[in-house]
Amino acid sequence: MAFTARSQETRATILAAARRRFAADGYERATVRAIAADAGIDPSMVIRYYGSKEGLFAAAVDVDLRLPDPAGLPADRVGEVFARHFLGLWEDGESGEVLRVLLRTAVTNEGAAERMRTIFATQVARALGPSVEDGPTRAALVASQMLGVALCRYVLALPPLVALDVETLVADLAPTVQRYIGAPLA
Amino acid sequence: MAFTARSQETRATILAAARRRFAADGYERATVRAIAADAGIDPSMVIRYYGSKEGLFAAAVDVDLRLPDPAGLPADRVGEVFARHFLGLWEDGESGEVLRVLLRTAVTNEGAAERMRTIFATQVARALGPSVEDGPTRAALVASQMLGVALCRYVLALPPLVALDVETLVADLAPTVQRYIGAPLA
DNA sequence: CTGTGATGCCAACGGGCGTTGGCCATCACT
DNA sequence: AGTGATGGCCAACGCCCGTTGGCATCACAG
Repeated sequence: MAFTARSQETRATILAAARRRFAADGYERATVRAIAADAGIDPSMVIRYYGSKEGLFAAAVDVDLRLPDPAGLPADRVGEVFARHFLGLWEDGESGEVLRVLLRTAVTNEGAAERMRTIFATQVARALGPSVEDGPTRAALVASQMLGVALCRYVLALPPLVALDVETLVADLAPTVQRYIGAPLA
Repeated sequence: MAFTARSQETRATILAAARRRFAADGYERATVRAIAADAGIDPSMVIRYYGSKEGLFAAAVDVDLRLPDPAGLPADRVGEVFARHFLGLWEDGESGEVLRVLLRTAVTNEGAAERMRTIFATQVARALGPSVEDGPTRAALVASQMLGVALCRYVLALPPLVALDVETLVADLAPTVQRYIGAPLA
């Protein structure tokens, strides 16, 4: 049950392979056997280290959006900064992989959906600040736009969205986010 | 190989059960056996009538967005009309179910992703009209927002979005869609 | 009334899955 | 040098999957 340097290394190898497979195939189609093969070890080791496929998944999905604090920003720039930050997360190798895992899985797995719900509800709503009126609604609208782009660009790979470079996309999305954060709602 | 009235009836029963299961569980977790059980017939009949699980899926997913022609609308109302139309599709029992199937599956299945890509690329882009500058990009931006809401409201069930009634949501989304359709892009 | 084809069920197949238990190698520590 | 724990693999289990072939049954055309 103890952990040596050697075991920690293969644990990490397994986790990296799991993230890649989960991100690429989704929870159901990613098999323990394939993950183990990618990691170059035996499937039984995966179970030994993580207890079960679900345990492995839980370990593979651990995400912190690290949203910036809007208090320190010019009020009319918050939308732009948020849009850029979200896209940056998805563009980044490691956190992008985790987010892909989460999105792919949340769509067919209630547990992952619940995790996604709390992540966006708490982290985004908190970032907007507790003082804001209609905070949860605004956070959800922001989430709908940012998850929508993520879905279309990184999962469905809609060509026109894939073709845009990040800064152009930021410029197109920023006003939307800005409006959801600040403008009066219906 | 011929078709009688009786067989057409069970074919339809199977298809309805398949749509329900696919919509609820996604492609991988919806089993032919479960669909057959829901339809009250033998799993082998499903294969007999639709050839394979994939064939059944293809038959279950046949969607026409029926997008309105913006030519006959006041230019400053197009965003609102589109937003309402999309939400209406998702709120509708039958087409909503089909769209849920498509979204749930497209996230982990390349074939369904391709279908979704063509649907949104062609149908939305065509609705915007061929004359519009940056048509595909605008269509993709609209898709990103509308699929994002669909994801958050109908699949992930983010509470603040579920709580909003349709017309409020339309009012919140309309300016976004309007801007993606008409305003100058970055 | 008879026979022929479609309709449906049953049982089974081969294969892949997650998971388990047992066995060998290795390495740290006395 | 000996010994025990730990790392790793192998083989197998039980389960559920999609799919197939064969047999009963029913409807209806002659």
